[in-house]
Amino acid sequence: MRWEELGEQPCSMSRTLAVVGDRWTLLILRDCFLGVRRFDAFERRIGLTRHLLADRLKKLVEHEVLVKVPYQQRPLREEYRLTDKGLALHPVILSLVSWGDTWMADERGAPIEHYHKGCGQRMKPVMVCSECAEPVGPRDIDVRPGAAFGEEAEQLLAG
Amino acid sequence: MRWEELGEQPCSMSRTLAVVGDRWTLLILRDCFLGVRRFDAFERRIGLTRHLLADRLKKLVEHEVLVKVPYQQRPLREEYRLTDKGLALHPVILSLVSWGDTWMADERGAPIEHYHKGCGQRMKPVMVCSECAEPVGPRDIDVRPGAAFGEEAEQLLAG
DNA sequence: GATAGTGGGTTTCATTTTGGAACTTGTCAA
DNA sequence: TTGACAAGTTCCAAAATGAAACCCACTATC
Repeated sequence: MRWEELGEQPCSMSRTLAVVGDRWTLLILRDCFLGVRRFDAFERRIGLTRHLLADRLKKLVEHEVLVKVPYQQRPLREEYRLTDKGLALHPVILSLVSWGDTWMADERGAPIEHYHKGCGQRMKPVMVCSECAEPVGPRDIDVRPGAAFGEEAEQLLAG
Repeated sequence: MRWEELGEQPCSMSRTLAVVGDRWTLLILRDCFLGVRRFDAFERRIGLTRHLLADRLKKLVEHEVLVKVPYQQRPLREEYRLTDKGLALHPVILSLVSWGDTWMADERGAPIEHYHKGCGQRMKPVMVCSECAEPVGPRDIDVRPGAAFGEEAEQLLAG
C-alpha cells in the first residue's frame, strides 16, 4: 500500500497516519507546540535536510494542519502556525511524549518535565471517557462499525 | 539523522518515534489492540508486504512492545502479543484514531464507533491532568528541562 | 559598489528503504 | 503424490532519503 491509498481507507487511524504518520512530521509538530515557527529553526532543531523539511511542511499546509502567515514584507517571509486542526493533535503529541517519559527514559530520568498551569503540579496526561470521566484502558472500549460502514468494517474487524 | 540516532536524542518524543514512528508499525499496533495476533492476519488486514511485516514485528519484539508466544508445537507456530509496555501505547492509538474521527471523516461519518464499557455510552477520549483531573489543552502545559538535562535541553528549548 | 549574511527554498546524485513476487521449511490431510 | 497452511526469506526494480551545492531577494557592512 502506498501513502496515497492509506488516506482512503475506511479507518480513522489510516487516515490520520496519511497526514502525520512519519517521524519527521511528528517531530515538526512537536516543535510547533513548543512555539517554533520558522523554516531554519525547524532545520537546526530537528536536524533533517532542507529538502525533506520543505516537503513535509508543504504537506502539512495542504492538509490544513499548518498555515503560512507572513511576518515581514520585502523580502516576503512567512512562518508556519498550527491551525485548529493542528492544535487538535495535542493529545497525540502528549501521549507519545508521555510514553517515552515512562518507557524510554534512561537512568537520568525524563529529559523534559511537564507542569500543569492550572494546578501548578508536575503532571502526566491521562485518558478519560468524555461521558463519565473515568480513565479508559485497553480493555475498557467496545469497538463497533460506524453506521454507514457495515460491510467494509465487518471485513476489517473479521481479520 | 538516521533512525538509530533518533533513539539517542534527549527527547522522549524522539525516543518514542524510534520505536513506533512508522506508519506500518502504528497500523500493526492498532490491530494488536483489536485482538489480531498472527502474521498472516496482519498481512491480510494491513496490506503490507511480508518482508516489511517481518521486519517491523521483529523490531517491536526487540523493543519489548510485543512478545512471541507459541500457540502450537510441530510445526512451531508463534503469535504476537502486547506486553505491558505495548499496552501502555493505548493512549497513543486512541488519540490518533480520535483525531481522524473528528478531522478526517468523510460525509459518512466515523468508520468505527467507540463505546465505553464502564458507562455504556458512545465516547471520545479526553486528556486530563493526572493531578487535578482538569482537561489539558495546548496552552495549559509548562515545559521545563528535566533535572539532569540542564544544558542539552536548554539548547533544544532555545531553538 | 563589492562582499557577506539571512531566510527560505530547489537541484543533483548516491545510498537506503520499499514494494512485488517468487521461493523455503515443517507438517498435516485428501 | 499433490496440495494447503503458517511464517518467513530472497531477489530485484522502483521510490524515498541524505548530503551537499546552488539560487534568489533583500539588507547590512566595509
